[in-house]
Amino acid sequence: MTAEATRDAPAQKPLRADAQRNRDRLVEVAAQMFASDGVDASLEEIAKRAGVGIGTLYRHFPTREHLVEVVYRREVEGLCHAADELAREHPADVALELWMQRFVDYIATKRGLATSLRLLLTANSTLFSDTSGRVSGAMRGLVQSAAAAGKIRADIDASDVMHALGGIYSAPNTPDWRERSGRLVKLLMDGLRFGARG
Amino acid sequence: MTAEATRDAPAQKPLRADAQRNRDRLVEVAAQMFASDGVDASLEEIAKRAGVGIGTLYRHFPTREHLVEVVYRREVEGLCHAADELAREHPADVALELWMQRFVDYIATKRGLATSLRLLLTANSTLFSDTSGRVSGAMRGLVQSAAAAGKIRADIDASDVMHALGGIYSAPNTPDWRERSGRLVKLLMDGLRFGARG
DNA sequence: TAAATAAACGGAGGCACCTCCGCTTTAGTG
DNA sequence: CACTAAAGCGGAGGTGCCTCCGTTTATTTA
Repeated sequence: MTAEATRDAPAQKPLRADAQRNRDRLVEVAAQMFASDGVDASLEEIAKRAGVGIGTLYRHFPTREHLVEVVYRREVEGLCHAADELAREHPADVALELWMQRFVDYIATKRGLATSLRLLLTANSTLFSDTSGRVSGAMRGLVQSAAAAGKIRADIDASDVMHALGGIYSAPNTPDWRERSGRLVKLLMDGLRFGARG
Repeated sequence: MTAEATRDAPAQKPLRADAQRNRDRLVEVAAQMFASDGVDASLEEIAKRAGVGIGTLYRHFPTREHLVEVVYRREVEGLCHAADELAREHPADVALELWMQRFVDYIATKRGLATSLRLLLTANSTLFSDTSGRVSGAMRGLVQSAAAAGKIRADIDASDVMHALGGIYSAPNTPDWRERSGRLVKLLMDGLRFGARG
């Protein structure tokens, strides 16, 4: 509840303009660095690239985990937001497929972070239920619209699709993982479209 | 199987005499430091107190976790060994009580290490099953002897006792935790002795 | 016992973490 | 606009981590 922990103050006093600016930049840069270097990316490097001192980083995010959590929440937010946007700009089935591809990208990012993220999700179970709820909610919307529009078969629901996608998590960490996951999504879509009444 | 990972080579080539000596000292010192300062104790300090260079420590234990694991295994070993010893030197019910008190000490040590240890036990499930198996095995021996000798009631088995002790783990982390746990053990023993035929 | 060699040692050096506090900037007030 | 308190900034510095490699030592062989 009262999400928005990412951008504005959740319920606390609003940050000063410069502070907010710096904070946003830090999260932005951290997201990139975590994605490319893993969660062990150097915090000093993040601060430097964000154009702030290391002290500023630590004031906003007292521990690495705080920063990781905010970045993670922000990405989940983005993923859910993308669902709405795609739904607006594309036919329902295409939106679903595009979203699933994006979901794969998202998971790919997470793979490097596995251990640290697992720790976080264990230690902070709210984080887990929050985010997994939001993600599956977004997906449910897409599946239902596509089914309602007759673009995909109606005898299947979002949790089935989610389950199918779940395989991606557990797939081995081979170099061709990305391609395979992409193919899996296409395959899944074919299955979904087959027997649609539209 | 082929335990003894603590002292001698488990199955590999025997260490050179000096190496073995240093390794033993490191484990010894690390056990003390971990107990007093938590698992985040400085490795350089451990090396120093053991009278070796930091390089030596890292050669034997490439990561902090390796060292923690060895120390942990060693302590479990000690706990199980104590069971035999106590059984030899005391009447069965006294042995059981003393052992449980020692078990409390052992848990007390672990409290500081909670998070790190949880990580270890999650990541390395063999470690968990190994050690918890050994500990409950040791306790089972004590309970059975005491029951067979008629020193405690016979209508209860080791897993019941273990379960009762389990409460210690989950007890809140108050300052008087130690005393309370000690009392819990006594209470438990009274319950066990009550109705013994001896 | 002496020489040869494989194993082990140790600590300097480079990097990252994180705290602390004097300096700078903002937002509010008259 | 000028002033000020409060908020925010940043980076020096102390500490720990870990690698690398020249030196030392135990063991083997002759």
